[in-house]
Amino acid sequence: MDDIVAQLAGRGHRDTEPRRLVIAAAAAQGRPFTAEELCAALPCVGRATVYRGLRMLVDSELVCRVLLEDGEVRYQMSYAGHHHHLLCVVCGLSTDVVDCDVEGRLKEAAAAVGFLMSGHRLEVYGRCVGCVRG
Amino acid sequence: MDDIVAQLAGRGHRDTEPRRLVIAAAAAQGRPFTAEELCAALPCVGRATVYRGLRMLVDSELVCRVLLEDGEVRYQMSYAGHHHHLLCVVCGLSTDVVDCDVEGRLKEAAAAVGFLMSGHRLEVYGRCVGCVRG
DNA sequence: TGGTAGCTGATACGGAGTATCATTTTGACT
DNA sequence: AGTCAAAATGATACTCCGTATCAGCTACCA
Repeated sequence: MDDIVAQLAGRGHRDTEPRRLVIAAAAAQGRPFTAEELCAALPCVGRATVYRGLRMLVDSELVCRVLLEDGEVRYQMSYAGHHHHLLCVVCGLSTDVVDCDVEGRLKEAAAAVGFLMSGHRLEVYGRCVGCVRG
Repeated sequence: MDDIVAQLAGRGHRDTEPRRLVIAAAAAQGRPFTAEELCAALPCVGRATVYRGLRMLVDSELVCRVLLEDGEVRYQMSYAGHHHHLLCVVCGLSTDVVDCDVEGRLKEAAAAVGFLMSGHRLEVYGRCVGCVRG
């Protein structure tokens, strides 16, 4: 937590009570959450403040947007860098996948048609260990 | 066009004037478009009708949702089946990539952590041939 | 201990898409 | 052709997610 606050301070963001509450609530979520869920979890923090805090965390790559199969957007505390998500369609759990070995393949495939790839977004859907067993 | 109408008829959708206008307008777009752009292009068709027609086309996999790098959602007439997009961040052009050779790799990588993959979504961003040349 | 830049939260606003519903149209069946 | 139920239309109102506004408050540095 203090790490995060320090990191935000490095970007000129102040250490405030409501902001810490937002960060703590985001970190407390076990799976991808919506902004409104965060608001509900923090009735004593203004909605605008929750959204601002969330945006700040996204901008700082401490939280990332997770895209569900139906297009719904959720958020999750995540690895700060390029990664993908294994999203369980049963329980909603998200697991980060840090080593992205599709990068090279994609670049090649894109280059083959003259496309200069600069980035990509990948979400993987399926069933997590627990839900496959259960 | 008649193909599309016939395909929709197979799903119990009728052949109407406004619907044909929506389909024609969608097909006329050279690059991913927003629903509102379609509405603007069809001032004599009701907004609700445009949205309904668009949704119908998406459900029938004749149009697919394209996700821009900043999260914006656009639509495009597209290959009806699994495919990905090469999205040019300069001119906005989208090119379908039909042969998805990452499928196998992803499945393997997911299985390695006990995740049973059922689907995935991939968007590739960069510069198209024309925009690389400048 | 100021001063100021940044923050807060209530509220209003904006864009994207959907629900409602009275009216109209379609297409299948006489 | 004529009938009719099911489907479609379009004006409007609504929901949802997120952002802008702005007066008052607060953290942080000199």
